[in-house]
Amino acid sequence: MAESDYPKPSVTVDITIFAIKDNDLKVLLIKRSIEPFKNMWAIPGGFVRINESLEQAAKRELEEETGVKDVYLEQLFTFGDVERDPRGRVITVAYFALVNSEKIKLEAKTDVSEAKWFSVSKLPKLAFDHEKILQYALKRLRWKFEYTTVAFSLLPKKFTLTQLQKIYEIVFNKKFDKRNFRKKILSLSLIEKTKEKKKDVSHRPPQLYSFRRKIGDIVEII
Amino acid sequence: MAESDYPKPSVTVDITIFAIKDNDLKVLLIKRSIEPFKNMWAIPGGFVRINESLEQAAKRELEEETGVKDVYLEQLFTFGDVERDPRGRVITVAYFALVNSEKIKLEAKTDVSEAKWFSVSKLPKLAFDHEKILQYALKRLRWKFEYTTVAFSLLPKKFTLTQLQKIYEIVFNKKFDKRNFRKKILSLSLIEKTKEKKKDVSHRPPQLYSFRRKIGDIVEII
DNA sequence: CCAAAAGTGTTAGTGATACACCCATGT
DNA sequence: ACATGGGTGTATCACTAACACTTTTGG
Repeated sequence: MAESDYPKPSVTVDITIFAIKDNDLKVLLIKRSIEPFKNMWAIPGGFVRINESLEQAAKRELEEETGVKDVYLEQLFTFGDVERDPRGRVITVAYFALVNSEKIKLEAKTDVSEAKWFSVSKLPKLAFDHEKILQYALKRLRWKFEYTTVAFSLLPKKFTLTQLQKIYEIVFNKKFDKRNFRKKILSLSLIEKTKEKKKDVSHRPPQLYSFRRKIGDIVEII
Repeated sequence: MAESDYPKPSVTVDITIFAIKDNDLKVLLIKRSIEPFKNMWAIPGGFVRINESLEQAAKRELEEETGVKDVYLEQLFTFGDVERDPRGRVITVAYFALVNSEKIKLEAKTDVSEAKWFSVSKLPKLAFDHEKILQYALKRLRWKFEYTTVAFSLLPKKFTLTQLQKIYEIVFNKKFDKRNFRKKILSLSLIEKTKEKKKDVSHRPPQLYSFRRKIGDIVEII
């Protein structure tokens, strides 16, 4: 296992960035300004620098695109088919991120012509093998919502059970029974009542809850 | 996103190869014959060639090490910390494989000084970050046994329920209740009785079952 | 007839689902 | 007073877990 004398592939990271906006699950895409796939939409990404880890590269790209740090970020899969990039051998390590839509200020420093949020139910045709990457990310995202506490990373410190339920309904694109949902969540002992209720609502003021752990802590609940 | 002008990292694949042998879960390790980590044990692996996909690279390495094809192989995770290899920047795409111990003929063409099966409960100190990779592989392997039908890929076409149960007991390193295990397995409708019973056993001859799907078909049973 | 593993059922507890009405506030 | 979402309990069903004895063969 001596150092390789063969030509090396290039390595990129691509990040599927999800957010919940306008009661919908969105994904951030950029419009390519150069060939190949000029003017097509693509998942944001870029080359891994020689002195940064994969996760650092993903975080850097993410911050360049959305201006946010401290979001949920997870490695997804590495795509390395020989023909996946017409320019040559490019292996891409795919990540997915979940950002809090309130914190995003789009296009901080992007060098791309356009960046836009798309509903996952109305996606354009994508460059490279990005359609495959995105579908894979979506599947994993749903898995994470089902079996971990990622959902809480999208909520403010104090939140109502209805806010939480809304997020699940958007991600899974289906309605849940209010009573059963609450029973389930409360039985996990992950959250606790605060002493406050939400004010200035034109109906019965809902109880505010808080997550019992550090924000950003993701726990398996399998 | 033009072609990178920066120095490129090297890309390797490492494969954690599991097998059940001697009523124990084993993993194949090789003894390094050169620096760095000379004489330490390591997970087998090697450089990805410019004209082969990641999975092809993993299969090639696997066959070089064990002589087997057609085994269960799955991508695990990509490890890319800057300092993980003292020789320079090396990103490794980790895979795990599960081979049928009957089919293995060790060291087909390996260029390494020694290859050996280790019980997962008695592992030596490992080179690089391979301890981390191996523990990750083990966790995923158990997950796969719990939620998919990988176990069947280790059995002959016709097998007894006790054989199946043994495999689970070895992988999870714990005993299961015979009646509950059988009830559970049979309720999944994954296997069916054959017309045969196992012969030449010095006790009541057990029923032989067969998997209802193509061999190597892995199904989620979540 | 003895040793060895195969085969088989019941009960209790736990978690999931389906379902409808009253409550507290703002306007 | 009305509109709006908040909040709550019960019954059924499916799945899990604990547990012990009889059966069939070879030697």
